Amino acid sequence: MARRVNASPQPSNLDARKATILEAVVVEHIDTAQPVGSSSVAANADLVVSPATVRTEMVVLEREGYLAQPHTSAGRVPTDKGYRYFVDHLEAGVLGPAQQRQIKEFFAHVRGEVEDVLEQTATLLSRLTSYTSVVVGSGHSRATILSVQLVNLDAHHHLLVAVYSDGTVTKNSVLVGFDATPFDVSEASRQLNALLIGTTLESKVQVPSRTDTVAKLVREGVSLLHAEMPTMEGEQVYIGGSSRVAEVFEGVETVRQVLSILEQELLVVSLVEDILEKGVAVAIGSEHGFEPLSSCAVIVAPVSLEGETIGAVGLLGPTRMKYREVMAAAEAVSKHLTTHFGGEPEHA
Amino acid sequence: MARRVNASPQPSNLDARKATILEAVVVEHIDTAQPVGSSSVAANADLVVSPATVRTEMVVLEREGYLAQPHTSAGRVPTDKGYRYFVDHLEAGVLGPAQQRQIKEFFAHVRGEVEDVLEQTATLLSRLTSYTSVVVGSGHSRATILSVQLVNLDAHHHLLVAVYSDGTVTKNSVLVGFDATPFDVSEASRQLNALLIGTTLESKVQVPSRTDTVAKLVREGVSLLHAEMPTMEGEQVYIGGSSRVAEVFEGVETVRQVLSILEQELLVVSLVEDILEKGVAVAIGSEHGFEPLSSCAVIVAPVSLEGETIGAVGLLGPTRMKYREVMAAAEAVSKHLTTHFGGEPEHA
DNA sequence: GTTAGCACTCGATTTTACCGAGTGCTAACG
DNA sequence: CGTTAGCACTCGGTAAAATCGAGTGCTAAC
Repeated sequence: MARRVNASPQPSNLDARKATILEAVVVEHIDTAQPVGSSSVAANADLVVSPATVRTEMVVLEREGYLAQPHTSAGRVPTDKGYRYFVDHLEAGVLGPAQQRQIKEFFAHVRGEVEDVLEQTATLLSRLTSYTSVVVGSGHSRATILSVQLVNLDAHHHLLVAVYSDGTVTKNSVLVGFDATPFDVSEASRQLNALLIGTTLESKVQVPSRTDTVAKLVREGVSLLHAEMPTMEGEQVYIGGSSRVAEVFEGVETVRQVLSILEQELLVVSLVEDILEKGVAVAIGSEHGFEPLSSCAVIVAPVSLEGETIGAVGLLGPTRMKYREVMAAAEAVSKHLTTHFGGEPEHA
Repeated sequence: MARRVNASPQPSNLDARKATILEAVVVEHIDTAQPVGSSSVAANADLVVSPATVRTEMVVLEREGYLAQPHTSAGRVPTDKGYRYFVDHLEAGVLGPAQQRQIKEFFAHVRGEVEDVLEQTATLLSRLTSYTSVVVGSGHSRATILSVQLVNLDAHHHLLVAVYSDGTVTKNSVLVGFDATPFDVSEASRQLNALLIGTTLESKVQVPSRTDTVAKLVREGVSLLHAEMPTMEGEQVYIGGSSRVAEVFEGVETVRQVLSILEQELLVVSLVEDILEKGVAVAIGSEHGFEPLSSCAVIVAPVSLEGETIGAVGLLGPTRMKYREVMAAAEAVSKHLTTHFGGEPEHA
């Protein structure tokens, strides 16, 4: 769901020629990573003006904040605002046939648990785009519980295993300060099942208020499961091609910072969710609030199931990334993921 | 279990003075990252010789392969062999009090599943040492099965959830081409339990040869579980502080290569296991066979439970890493992990 | 065997010069 | 009036030259 405006919106008032010039600068700078001069812009086929004219226009574009000059006698470089304009006016890109094939091939062959599919998807996306990818799977707050089981490990130590309708499984250690017989455990297990099957983690359940061993176990179990809810737990984050960070960003310090962000899964999740919430598909530079990522652009596409957003795929690169291709890739993969999880029951 | 030889072994014949010089070079180069000259070595307190003498000795050390000269008029730099000698003759380091406290604190407070503990341990190690850490948890080939459960997801789609005595839980999708009633599923679940509880993945079990629905489900389940065995699956890899790679190695290309290795979990596991198998605690430069890691040193310490190696902690840095501190940290953490999993039943 | 003395090497740093891409301005042009 | 050719000017990047100095190897004396 990229915010793509083809008619001109409120403040983005650029006449056709300025727009063309801006676009040319962006395209060339993305390609060469160098400041772009007036003459190479003027060489652009769609433009039949002299460099001098381009220059006067560029002065305006600079004053309006779309372009910047690294130093007096250099060409122009797009600002975040410039990239934003470019992206907003980008007509949908088409994937190369090779990439389309790669995606098709991938989804035709992936097997296994959701987690595995998501992890491999991250790798796919990274290979597809040459950027670092992020795949987020939402928690199962909406999924219903299919089965709960309490397994005895040793005297005071049990394991609570829950299976959800979305195919995920969780486990929690149950550590209690009292002895429980195998019978107690299996009885508690039975009661937990009776109590929880069919509920979601959001539903309220009535726990027994008795004080016997079994009741205590049941209470402990229920509270453990529900305790998991408010935290981000259940969110899964998979990162693909983190080594790309090193080739795509220049400057060790930037690389370090980006890597360091990627290490913090919670941060990544909230970043992706923020962007999705704003209804934007791409956040450029400082648009997302993350200082250390101010030289990055993040492209996000949601993965949904029956209208619900159940996850997202994202790509992270420098602000001068290949938006068209990457957005196309993100969109294609997210669509495939959606049908993959939607078409077949839960997972393949 | 570092290979530490204090008496001189076979080929490492260095008289006391050469040893001191070599050590001084290593120490200083680790500290400064610069080639070390004869005069700064001679300034070393334990050495009462002139730079000229040091120089003649260094010529020998160079001929024997312990030192190298980046170019004619520069100081000396240790070779892998030089580092090896240094490490082999290193007396056990002691951890700083601050670090000891950090470790104590950590293990006093960690809670949660094995997986969580291992993941957090990776972060701890990285913070402790400023290098990238690797924590490997072995698979559960030796653990006995405590419970197996088949849960129905939809018509042809079930989930096989197994709980092992080491507290791990696995799940496998079971996709069958025939209808199974809820009764079939729970009956199959019951039979799987009867069949598998108490066995390990290495044990052989007799599967029913009947052709009814239940028997088919049972066979499918058993084979799925056992299929998991030969692969590395069940091995868990946690990497801590991957952003350290960017600050610890110089040269974007090296950073990229190392990151790219770390992305491939299977590679990391086999690297760590290789090193452990050789009974070595540290692999320097090209000692481990990995070309792309030839500028790295890897320090590994096993985590064991009742004599069995159940995992390992590792640290990865440049060959000029702070061996003494890092080895001490690795050893301390691995010991703590060992008692953490050993002392308390399985996990805390 | 050790060391002071010394000529020599050679990478790193600094200096200087220079080039040229690109600019802004101005004046002419249609 | 918008457009453009012409031109002086800026300034980062690159290359060549000069310089520095840490460190070496060798030799001769202790």
